[in-house]
Amino acid sequence: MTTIRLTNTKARRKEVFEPIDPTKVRMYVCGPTVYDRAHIGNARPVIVFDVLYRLLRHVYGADHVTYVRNFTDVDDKINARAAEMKAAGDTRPLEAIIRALTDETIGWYHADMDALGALRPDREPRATEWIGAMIAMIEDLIGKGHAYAKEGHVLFRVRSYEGYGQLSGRSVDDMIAGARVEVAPFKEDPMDFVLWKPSSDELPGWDSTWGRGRPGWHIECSAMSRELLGESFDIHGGGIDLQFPHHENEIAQSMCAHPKGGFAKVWMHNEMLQVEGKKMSKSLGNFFTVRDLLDQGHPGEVIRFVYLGTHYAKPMDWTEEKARQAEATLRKWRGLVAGIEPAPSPAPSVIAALADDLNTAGAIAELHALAGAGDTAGLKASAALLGLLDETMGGWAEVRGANADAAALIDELLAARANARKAKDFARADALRDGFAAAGVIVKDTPQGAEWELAPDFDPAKLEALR
RNA sequence: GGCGGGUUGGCGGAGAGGUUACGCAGCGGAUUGCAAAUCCGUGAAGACCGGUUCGAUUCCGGUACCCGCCUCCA
Repeated sequence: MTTIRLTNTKARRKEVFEPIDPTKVRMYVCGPTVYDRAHIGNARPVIVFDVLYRLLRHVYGADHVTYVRNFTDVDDKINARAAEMKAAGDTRPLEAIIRALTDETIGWYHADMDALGALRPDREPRATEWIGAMIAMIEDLIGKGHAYAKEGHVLFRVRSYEGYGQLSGRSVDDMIAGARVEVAPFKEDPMDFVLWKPSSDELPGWDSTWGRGRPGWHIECSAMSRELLGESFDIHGGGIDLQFPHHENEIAQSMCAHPKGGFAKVWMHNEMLQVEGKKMSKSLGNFFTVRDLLDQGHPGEVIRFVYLGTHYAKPMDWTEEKARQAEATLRKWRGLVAGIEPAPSPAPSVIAALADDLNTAGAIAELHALAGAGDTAGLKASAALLGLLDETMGGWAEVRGANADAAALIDELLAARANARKAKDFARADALRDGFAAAGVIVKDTPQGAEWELAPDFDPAKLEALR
């Protein structure tokens, strides 16, 4: 069996991956808060962990891997966005607006991530559907002395968990020292974080022994991973920005609620994304959603290829130049594998690269080697492990067919050009050549004669003008 | 201030203590009436300063610069 090595953020080193149960490999990745379109930074963990999911399925069998990614659909930002909509004239009750907003956003998320070639996780729990489990977990934590209720809030007693700070490498005292920590009056300690908070009448809320309220962000992932994957599972992933406080808090909650479970065995964090060398931000004007890039004409497969060109643990830069190169490479490869039956399994070199801490850039180099060696069947099978060159994603690279009239005209003009060349009327021949290019007809001269295909900007009127 | 990541050839970007990364661009050649496409070949690197070593871009330390987190922004 393939040996997979992964960098475990918690251990701060690369480790051999040994699933708790090889017949039931379990992975949890933090999903989006659904109040707006996913931006291109949100897409990075989706693509990274999609490749890991594919690799795990390849190594352990598709039926032996469970991938869970949540939707956070109860959150202050969602409430704020819904309030904006109401202020802008939406007459529905706030809860109805919120439901419509989160439903629509989830639909967008699915469409956008599908376009990037990401497989849907096995389970995509919505936080609002697991409130009961969250309340039960909070009650359990209170019962064990790790949490306390005060003024309608429930807070986690950070000092009660001695391992707090281990994942992110911080001590509680350091954190307090440097810190702009909100010291709410109901907190015993400044570091304590919210498990449950009160909700106003018009905002979404659930009844509990602490009054009507809603869960804090961190408890969602602890409760849902417990319900769907158990008290211990193999991999927990997410962006490095979530390492603290979100993942640290998840660990504290889960380890205190289920001391024997161990929670996630391996923690993986992807580094962040920049745009043209700068942090993506609305003020710099370099803020893009995935949908923006798709609408600009960047095919999802091209976006995916750009992301896979940089190792997940390194900062990645999105640039137009990279997109251009990725598109050219994929177009070339798609030409090579068109109509080819993929090999029964991916090339060992590609598997080896991915098994070495998800070295996607190395895997792409191996794909180049396969393409160079003419192993198109191997290329196709291996690219599939990266979610590339899939039949269903290739629409963008397909050459547009010409209708019969246009095809006949192109053939006629090509014949005219051949005659002009034969007659050494190079002015006429070159005029036709330039005309084809301007009309969006790509002509390739081969020893067997001229071949042609249509570019995306094919213009029949310009072609007609060449007569 | 605390914690963490990064710095590789013109550009992007990997691995490995000693032997070609790879891709794009460039250059040379084949092919072509000239091109395009294609094919063949090729130069070019390791932020800076020390240390360990027979030998370091690869290990260790320091410096500079960049980035992230410490604020429920992936």
